[in-house]
Amino acid sequence: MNTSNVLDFADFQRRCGQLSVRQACLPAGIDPIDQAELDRLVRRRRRLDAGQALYRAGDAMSAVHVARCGTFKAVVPSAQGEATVVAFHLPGELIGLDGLGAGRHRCDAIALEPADVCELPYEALAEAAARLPKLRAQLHRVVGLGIARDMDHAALLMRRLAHERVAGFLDDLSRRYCALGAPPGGFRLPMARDEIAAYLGLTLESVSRSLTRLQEDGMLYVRGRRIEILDPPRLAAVAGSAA
Amino acid sequence: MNTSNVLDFADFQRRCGQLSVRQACLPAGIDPIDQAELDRLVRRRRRLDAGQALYRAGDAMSAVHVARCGTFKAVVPSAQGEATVVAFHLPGELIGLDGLGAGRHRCDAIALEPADVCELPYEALAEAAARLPKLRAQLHRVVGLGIARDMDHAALLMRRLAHERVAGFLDDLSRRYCALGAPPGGFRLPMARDEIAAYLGLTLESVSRSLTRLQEDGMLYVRGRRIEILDPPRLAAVAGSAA
DNA sequence: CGTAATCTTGACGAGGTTCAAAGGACGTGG
DNA sequence: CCACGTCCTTTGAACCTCGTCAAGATTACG
Repeated sequence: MNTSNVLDFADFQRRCGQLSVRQACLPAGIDPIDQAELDRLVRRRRRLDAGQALYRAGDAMSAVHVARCGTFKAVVPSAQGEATVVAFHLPGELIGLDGLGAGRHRCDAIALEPADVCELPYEALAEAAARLPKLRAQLHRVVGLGIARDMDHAALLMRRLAHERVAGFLDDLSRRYCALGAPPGGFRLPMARDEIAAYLGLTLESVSRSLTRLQEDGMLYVRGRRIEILDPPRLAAVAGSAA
Repeated sequence: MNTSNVLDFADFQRRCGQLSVRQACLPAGIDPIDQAELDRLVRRRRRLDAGQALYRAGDAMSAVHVARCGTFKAVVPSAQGEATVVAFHLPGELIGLDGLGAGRHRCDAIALEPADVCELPYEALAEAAARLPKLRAQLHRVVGLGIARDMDHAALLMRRLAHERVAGFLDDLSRRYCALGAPPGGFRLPMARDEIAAYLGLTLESVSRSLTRLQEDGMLYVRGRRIEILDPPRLAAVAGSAA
């Protein structure tokens, strides 16, 4: 297996290199004039190492972030030490909307890999959105998609067997990687088993067993963090309904 | 038991009668000038019977709704008939944000009681929000709170025992009723056991058993849909952590 | 190359679902 | 106003999935 973390990161950088902010930050459909406006908003780029926090719960929400490369997890820190992962953010996806309500973040955003992040100052973004209807619509769309994703996540957690949750998780991840322009069929998980477990409401053992089972059923090939999806329709079927 | 459905509804109407749109629709903190603007946006009021749908999954999201009275459930209709409830909307809470992403609703909104709903045309609202910074901030806040609620819901579903989920559900409901100005300590559940179960990722039997257990432990009084919370701190403790 | 972290696999037990039936609440019609 | 039927809720018992505890295999990294 010669697909190490470092190689993957280099791959990300190569792919990210040709992405302007407009493509990376707010997927498709923005007016060219608005794009220039949006590009001007980007305050700075931050580089983060794996494990570093982009922000912590309680921090004031002064900006919205978008990773150009690197994956993030959004973690609600529990008093009892048992943290729950409420979201994974792939490159190009908006990070930090969880602070909208109170003006303070409700969860930690932690990089799973070395990451490169752009910062969009919140007030400036809101002001720009007020002036530019297209941008506003786009922002609403992105926020709405985030809400929809949370709903799907909640639905995935309920009334679903362990292997169905894992199937749903992989199906979702796979689609998001495709949307990012990654080659379909296979990818490398940026997160550990226990982080998947914390996201799906399971234990790491159950996640591991589910992966093994899905592999035995012939729809996956699993080796460590490397995932090959051999039968996407069947995976989606297991994810979507009682199978 | 003289607190029938009809009486409860009358009670709601009485309380709603003195609420202007500004209070009912977007909790506190809007500029008086903006309030007038907001009041003008309200297109019409719809009356719905129990079980009637305000909208269905797939409908175009042309407006955002707020119930003046009556409770709603947001249901993601599953292909397999096993629908999951992703949210309950009490009077005064925003309904219909689930369509933001695709412009189409992702779930059914169904009245649990006879309901009275105001409609805020989406485009007009967005346009007004663009012009009025205070209203905009308020809208963002409401949306953010909705996102936060979904996160809490997701967290509640994971890694929590049945009676802890039920405790969390009742604690949340109780607080929301208080925020609405209802008398603290007790209320009548507008939804059936199986709807609670679909919301918490349990079966109706488990919900029933959990209620019985919480009652036996002395922190609740349960009789059918009537709930009296005898020991709020302990209920919150059970809800919040591993107890 | 060796150590530490991550992942897999096994056995057992607790909590939840399923299947089944009885007990109440509510609304309708007499 | 009471009786009846339907729906909702509660309770019981057996089965099953998943969590827990514990060891072993694999991978990652200095």
